[in-house]
Amino acid sequence: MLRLLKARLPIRMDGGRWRILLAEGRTVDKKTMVDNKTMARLLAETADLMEIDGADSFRIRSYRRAAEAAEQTTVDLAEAANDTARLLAIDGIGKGMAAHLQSIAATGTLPLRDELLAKYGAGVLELLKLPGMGPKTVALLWDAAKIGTIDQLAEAIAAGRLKGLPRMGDKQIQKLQKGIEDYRRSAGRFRIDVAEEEAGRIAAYLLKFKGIKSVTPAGSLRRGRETIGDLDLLVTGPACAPEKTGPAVEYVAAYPGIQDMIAKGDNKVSFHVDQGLQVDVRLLPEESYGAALQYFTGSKAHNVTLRQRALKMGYTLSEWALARLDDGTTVAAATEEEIYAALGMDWMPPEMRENLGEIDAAAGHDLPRVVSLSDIRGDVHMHTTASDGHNSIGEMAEAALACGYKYIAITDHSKNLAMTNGLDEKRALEQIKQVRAMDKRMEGKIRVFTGIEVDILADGALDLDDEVLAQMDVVIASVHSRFDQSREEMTERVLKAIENPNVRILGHPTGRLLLRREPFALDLAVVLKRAAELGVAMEHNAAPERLDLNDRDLRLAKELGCRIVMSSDSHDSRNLGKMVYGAKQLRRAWLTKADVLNTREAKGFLAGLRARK
DNA sequence: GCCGTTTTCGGCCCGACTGTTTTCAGTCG
Repeated sequence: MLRLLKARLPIRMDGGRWRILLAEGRTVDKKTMVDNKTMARLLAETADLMEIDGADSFRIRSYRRAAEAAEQTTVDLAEAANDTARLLAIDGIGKGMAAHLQSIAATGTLPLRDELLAKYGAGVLELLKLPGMGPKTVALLWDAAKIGTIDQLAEAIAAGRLKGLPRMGDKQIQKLQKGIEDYRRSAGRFRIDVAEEEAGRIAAYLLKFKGIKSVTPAGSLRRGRETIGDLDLLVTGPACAPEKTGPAVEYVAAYPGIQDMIAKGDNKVSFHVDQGLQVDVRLLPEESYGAALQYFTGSKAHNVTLRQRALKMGYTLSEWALARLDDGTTVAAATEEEIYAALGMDWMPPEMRENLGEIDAAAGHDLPRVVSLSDIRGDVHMHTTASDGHNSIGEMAEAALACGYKYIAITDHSKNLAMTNGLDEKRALEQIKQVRAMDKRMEGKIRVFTGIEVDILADGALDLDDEVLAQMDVVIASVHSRFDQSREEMTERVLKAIENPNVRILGHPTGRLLLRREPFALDLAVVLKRAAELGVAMEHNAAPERLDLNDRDLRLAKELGCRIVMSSDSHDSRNLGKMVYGAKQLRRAWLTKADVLNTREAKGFLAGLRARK
């Protein structure tokens, strides 16, 4: 936004909302540019800058909290900006933060942030991302040597100008140099399935050591996040008893996949493996394994709130134990269940631990029974050799049967996707006959439904005739082309498509999985609301490389009463079982069986699909 | 700057590791 302003784009007031005039004369809501994520980023950056500036740490914390709140809320902050009461209703947003949010919504920027940026420059924010580099060191480098960017730091190191500064020994300087190299090479997160594979390899190695009994991945991997920053592995067994960890630590440090060692202590070994994934292996005595598992699973926000609760009850919670404040005696430590129980709470799945109300719910014994993979009865989006799949209808049915599904729907592409050999009306009708025959041949072991994934054309029409669509059990409408449309045009297009009574499922509702292209922008809240009214379900494509909806999208869908259909969109029979990551996401969004359409038996699923008003 | 069964002031999560120290500050998760 700032950049746009600097580029002197013509801006005008239009219907009470700022709009930017594009070159072609088309206008775009400024709202589309200041989304919640941007709000969160601006607040978090302000917190970073305040820290460098040496501001009050509690004040800084409230900026961080507000940033988290902005990231997680389902309220569209830019839209709610003129309603102060709505902003104040969000936990962590008070009078000051509400004013900041309003300032961002109106101007795209935050005066305090601008002020600090003018003082230190934007480069300090990047400096903070270097490992071992915190606000105090950034402030030191700035005060002592006017270093404000990564490039300037690299230059200063090369020129030997860091020597002699406080806390800047040879090792520290080397560490910074290496950090710069790593940062320049790759700064990123890893997909959950990639991290999980690596965790499996390391666990297999560790379990060969006598005295290591179990290895549990914790952190964001256990919480089922889409991407993982680093890998936390908790290890326990007799070899992890206090003061006896030496041999086990040495064994961990000898893992052949280690690229370079970051740290090695009595109960922690950190290193990088291939592609720069950081792994933290922690060795813990069995008696405190539950406390450690709880602690390292997080999230941070969940843990902070949990510890506050512990304090109020006269306890203190650490990675070693839940203990009494007065005499330090252990109350619970060996299992997570014991710890949560001692705090008056029910145990909850790791996916729910994001401090989004689960603590209160667990304390009130009121946790929703969230959906799990075993609740999913069928998979209703898959392709066969008729379009761009690799297997026949029969092979897909057999593979689904092996996965334990009770039904599938065959949904090949329609004719508009010529490159996939999409079906025209004639071939679609022919395939219906084949699918019905296969359904009969399976003798009720698994139901095989007819279906198609039609393309939503630029004007919102579908690319197959309604008479053909009317004969399908499942019609998924997806956007596959024309990404140059504006937010309004894209929203209109999808709205029109789901008005078609034949459409049962909206596929790829955010365009997020359409790889190598920008996800398309549409007003998801508007679309979801209409879909809920119409009884159209929204697809959540669940393979890890293409998770369709993010957590916020899913929460929004639940809030607006729009049902979800989880699917694999398999093009290969081997991928039919890959809904495990999608299921984790559904749990993260607190979805129950009632929110997910394909948790029902075949008849209930079909009835649900047809429940259109 | 936020928040309140400790409510309009005075709190606000905790321990390990590292490197530079000679008792500890800073960073990280």
